[in-house]
Amino acid sequence: MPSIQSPQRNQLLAGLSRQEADRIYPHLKLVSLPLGKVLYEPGDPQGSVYFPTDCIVSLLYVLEDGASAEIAVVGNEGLIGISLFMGGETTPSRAVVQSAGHAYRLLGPLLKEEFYRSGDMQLLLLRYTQSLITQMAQTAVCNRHHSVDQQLCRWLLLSLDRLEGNVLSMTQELIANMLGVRREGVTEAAGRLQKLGVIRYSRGRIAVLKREKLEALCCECYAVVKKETDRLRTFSSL
Amino acid sequence: MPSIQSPQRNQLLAGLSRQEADRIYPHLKLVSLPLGKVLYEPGDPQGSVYFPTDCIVSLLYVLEDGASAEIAVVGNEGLIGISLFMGGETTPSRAVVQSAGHAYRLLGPLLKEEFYRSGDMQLLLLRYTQSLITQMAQTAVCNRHHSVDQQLCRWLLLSLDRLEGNVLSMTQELIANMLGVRREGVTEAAGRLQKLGVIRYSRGRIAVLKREKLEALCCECYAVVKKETDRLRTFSSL
DNA sequence: AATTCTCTGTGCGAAGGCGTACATAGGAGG
DNA sequence: CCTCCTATGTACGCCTTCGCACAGAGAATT
Repeated sequence: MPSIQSPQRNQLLAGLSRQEADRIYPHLKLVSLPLGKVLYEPGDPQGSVYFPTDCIVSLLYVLEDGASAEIAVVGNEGLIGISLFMGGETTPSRAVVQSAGHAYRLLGPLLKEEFYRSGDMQLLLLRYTQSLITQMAQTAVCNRHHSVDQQLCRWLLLSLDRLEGNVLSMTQELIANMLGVRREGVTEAAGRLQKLGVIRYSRGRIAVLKREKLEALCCECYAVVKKETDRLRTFSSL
Repeated sequence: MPSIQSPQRNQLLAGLSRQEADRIYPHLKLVSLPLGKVLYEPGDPQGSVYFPTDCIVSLLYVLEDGASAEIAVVGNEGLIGISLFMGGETTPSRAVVQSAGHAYRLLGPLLKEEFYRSGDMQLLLLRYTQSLITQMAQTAVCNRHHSVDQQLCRWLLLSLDRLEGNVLSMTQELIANMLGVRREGVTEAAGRLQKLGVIRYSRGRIAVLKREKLEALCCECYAVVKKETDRLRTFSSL
């Protein structure tokens, strides 16, 4: 669990040129992010960005009546705080740590300075932002058309891709908040998956036993996002 | 209806500096966009971008089984084809003209060249992209939590903001495709709105009579997006 | 060992949306 | 005028999800 940390464990930081890395790495600060930690609230000026290494962060939207829904999920393939370089400085959503771990923090001004050098960093960040857009779009469609069962599968797979091992630490209550459904709905869907032998869980520990089956039960949304994310990550820089 | 066209009618083009406008405007080509025209299909290399002046374009996602859902809507406040400067070149969604009108087309390489000069154009485009992200996120949440009635209100308001006058040319069938619901659901919701005297429609013509009431009936999603879009548009460029 | 708290399972009725089928109504064209 | 086509209105049963209530079961605390 307390594996060795290095900026290279974040795919964006790992993708920088030698020169950029030399400029940026000295300013990175490793931070430990516990479950539930809020990186920013809606409207907060985002002073820093976070590059996850082994944690997962949810971008969550909370409605006036308290209902919530996950917009997107970010792991070591991305960063938290895109509104800094996108120019808006804030966003209407909230960023919450969904799986504890670590991230490298970089102060906003330093990120912006590097971004506006228009080098690899800019290309990487913009392309990552596009993959985030894809994920959000797919979430919208999935919310509209697919069942809780399917969405649970999608969510498990997205989380699994961002963790080592096959175990998620997550109560059904929290998953329900992410998906924006009732806790009981998650209980029932998870019960069905367990009956099929796809997962096994108890009190906040979910072990995925048959990943292939999970993918088969899932709607197309997971595959679409995964494929597009991979494409954008490995896209040759022109 | 056939009002005078000018690049200035698009808010992004209007926001360029004198110097940038001098470089870009000569390369703009005015095109007429009929209802239903597809600007790009999922995966299409996007050779050009479109700056709408008096048309509305929907970003639509179509599932394998044919079901669809609107991700976002673009009028003269934005442009179609962000994946060009975001670096992905393609997206998994489709862009369809939802309300006929005009747009200025700009070839991809020219847009990229201007974008990578890191001037006003870049700031404007990135900030617009962030407002698009906000809209997509809100759509996801709205799909999850709000009724068809509320979503219809949201959709009408979003469209109204991007048109002159108070009349939409749109069959209930098309609206249903955008919202990703049944046509009958739209019929019923629209019937209720009509009974309240908020709208009046017949055979593809929807007249909004009481906009304030429409806003009152709508979920918070419209206001959130509107406010954020305005904020990002008028944000001083640092 | 007893108690308390958290997490999970289950069982209702209610509501919204879906799929289907069919009925009406306004326009266009012969 | 009549016909055809498209757009809209209505009805009905079904299914999913919701909201609520409560029961068990595991873990932590005392």
